[in-house]
Amino acid sequence: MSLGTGDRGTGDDAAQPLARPVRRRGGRPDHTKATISRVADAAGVSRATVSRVMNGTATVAPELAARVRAAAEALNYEPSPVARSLALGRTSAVSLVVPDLANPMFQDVLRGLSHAAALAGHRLLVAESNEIVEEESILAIEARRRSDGLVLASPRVPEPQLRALAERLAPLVLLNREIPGSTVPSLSVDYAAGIREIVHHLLSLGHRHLAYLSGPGGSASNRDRLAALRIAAATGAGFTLTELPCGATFDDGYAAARAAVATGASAIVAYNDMVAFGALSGLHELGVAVPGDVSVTGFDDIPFARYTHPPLTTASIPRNELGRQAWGRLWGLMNGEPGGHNVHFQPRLLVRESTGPAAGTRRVL
Amino acid sequence: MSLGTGDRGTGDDAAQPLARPVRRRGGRPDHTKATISRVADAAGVSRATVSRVMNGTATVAPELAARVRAAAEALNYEPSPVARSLALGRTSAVSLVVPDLANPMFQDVLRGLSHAAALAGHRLLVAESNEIVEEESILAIEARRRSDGLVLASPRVPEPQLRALAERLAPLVLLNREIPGSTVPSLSVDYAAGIREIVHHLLSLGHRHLAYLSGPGGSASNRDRLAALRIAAATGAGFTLTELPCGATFDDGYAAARAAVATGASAIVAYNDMVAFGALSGLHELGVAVPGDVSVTGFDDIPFARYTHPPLTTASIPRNELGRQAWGRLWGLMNGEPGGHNVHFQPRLLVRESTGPAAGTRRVL
DNA sequence: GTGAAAGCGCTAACAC
DNA sequence: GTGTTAGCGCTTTCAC
Repeated sequence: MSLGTGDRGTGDDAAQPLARPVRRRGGRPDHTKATISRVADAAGVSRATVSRVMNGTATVAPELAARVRAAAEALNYEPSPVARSLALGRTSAVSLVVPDLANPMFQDVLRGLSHAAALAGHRLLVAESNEIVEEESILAIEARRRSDGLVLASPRVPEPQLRALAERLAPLVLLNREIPGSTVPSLSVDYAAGIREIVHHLLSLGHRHLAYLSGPGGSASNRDRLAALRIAAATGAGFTLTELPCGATFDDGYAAARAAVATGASAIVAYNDMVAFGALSGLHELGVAVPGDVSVTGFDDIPFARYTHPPLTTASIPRNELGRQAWGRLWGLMNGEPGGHNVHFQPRLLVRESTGPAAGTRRVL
Repeated sequence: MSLGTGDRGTGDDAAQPLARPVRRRGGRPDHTKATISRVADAAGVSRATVSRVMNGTATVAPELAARVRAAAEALNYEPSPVARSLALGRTSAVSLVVPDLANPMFQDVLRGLSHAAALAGHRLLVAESNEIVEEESILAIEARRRSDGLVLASPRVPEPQLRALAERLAPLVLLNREIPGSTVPSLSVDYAAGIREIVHHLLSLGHRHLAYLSGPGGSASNRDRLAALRIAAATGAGFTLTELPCGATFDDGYAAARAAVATGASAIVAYNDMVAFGALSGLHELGVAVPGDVSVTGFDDIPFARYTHPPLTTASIPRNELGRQAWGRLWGLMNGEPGGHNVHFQPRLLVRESTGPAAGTRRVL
């Protein structure tokens, strides 16, 4: 057996003259790298036996096994994941495609997913679409091909495309997006419910006029929040809603503070925590007391929310948990389980000190 | 030619009776998936031609190329990255191994690296060691095997092991860690320089007694900062240093505020921004004015540093840039370039409003 | 310009 | 229990 060179194709011996020089075809030559063949040669066994030892499959005579292990050790042999993947038809990796890695939401999802996948011996491939819709599909397909399953977070692709895409991507788990009538599992945050909680809280404090500092135009979650507010306002809950275009950053909130006060609203509902912080800061400079003069709420419960002055009343969302559960679903799909029911994570209202009774109102109850 | 079934090994026909039933070996059966063979069959060309068309290699007769493309389109064909990787000996992916994905530092590095790699058509594999030293080596080796290069961030492994590991991991780029005398490129943050800047700033404000709120025991970066402080203090810079054990979180800083004040120091140097925030909060409650009674500095310039009350004087570090440059180095190595010189990123002092003249001191100049 | 076939490193069905 | 060998899906040399 030729030393160290791949020794397959011996079945051709009958058809091909043995004199035919052994040449390496395809791929670049690599000199000394430890392969299963080398280990097999070194241990004086077949590749199959090495494979069996490395994987603990079947039983190998203790003596042989020891020899194999020794050879592997000596050569610093580590099976090639790529070759295994090809042979096995699975990669032991999953992918995550997100629109924006700078978003704390996705960072936490990444963390939760990575951790959960690692516990199950799987690696994580990440791809960022940078909010570019065309990129998204391409990336998703490619990432999926490199792995055994995909978690697609807040995809921006229009529904028809997404629907078509979903087939090619299975096993697939969707985050913050659903495909009506499809079996693709989806985990999302129920932003509307969070808003309702906030509104309820504010109403119970006697507030009857709310100003909403609206998020970025394209944001789906802003749409959800806004819709929930409008419905609540229109539904006879008994409050007036003033919408103020704002944004998603501290500076946006800061800049909107004056206008918010000018609405005469007794409570400001910010698109997210950052906006709320900005507003808090702006209000402070304007000499408006929080929550004495006006109450402020955020959304997300980012780590800093509890450290502002005053600490921010906000709605927390289980970002990490989203990643963790995404893994659970994906793993299920990968093992042939059905998609199961979609879930809507309910934000939890965290009442801190940025909200209080409406001015001139004695708290009911 | 059998329709759709792999058609290789026909060279065996001479040796094997044709009657031998075609059976699939190895791997699980997959039914209808688009492979290069299927496309070749559909287009009535060889696999080689399909490959050439898909890769734009060599020139293929326009007519054939069109047929191939049509077939590929019709079958929704997408070449298998795994198979390509095996054949080409490269994966078009790189890996990042970090101790802790919850750390903003590593999140930003991840972001920078992912982005830069993506621009060059490479994917990113992430692995988290969870600060477990043994995991680190294993993870690194495995991650490296799945990709073409590795970025190892702040590895915790002892140097001898790291040195040995480095060979097996090449191409490798180290972050915040160097291997003396080795050619493995390393990019790090010069924490000591940041501290020196802070000290210099404080001294120029007339502070002569600094209290250091020390970071976690095991932290290498805390070691660097502390060492820099001690050297400065011992070096005749003319100030007294009091070290206070603290930690890395807001709560740690908060809890340490009283003790810090008790030292009589006119300035508090916090291990990082979070600790500084906590201290700020604690001082506020104690009725200590910042910077009127005591000055406070942070380290890191996390996004919130500019939004505290007062805005925090701190040292900013180019976290994103670290990831971006890591890609640059890695890419260089992957293309046979030498490692190049290590670089120490110098933190930049950001003077904001949490520092001011020492009490009873008129600012010089 | 195009096809045949070897090879990338590994797994697993089969035969002994 | 162990070796032989086909096959995973692709690339690339070589010959035509």
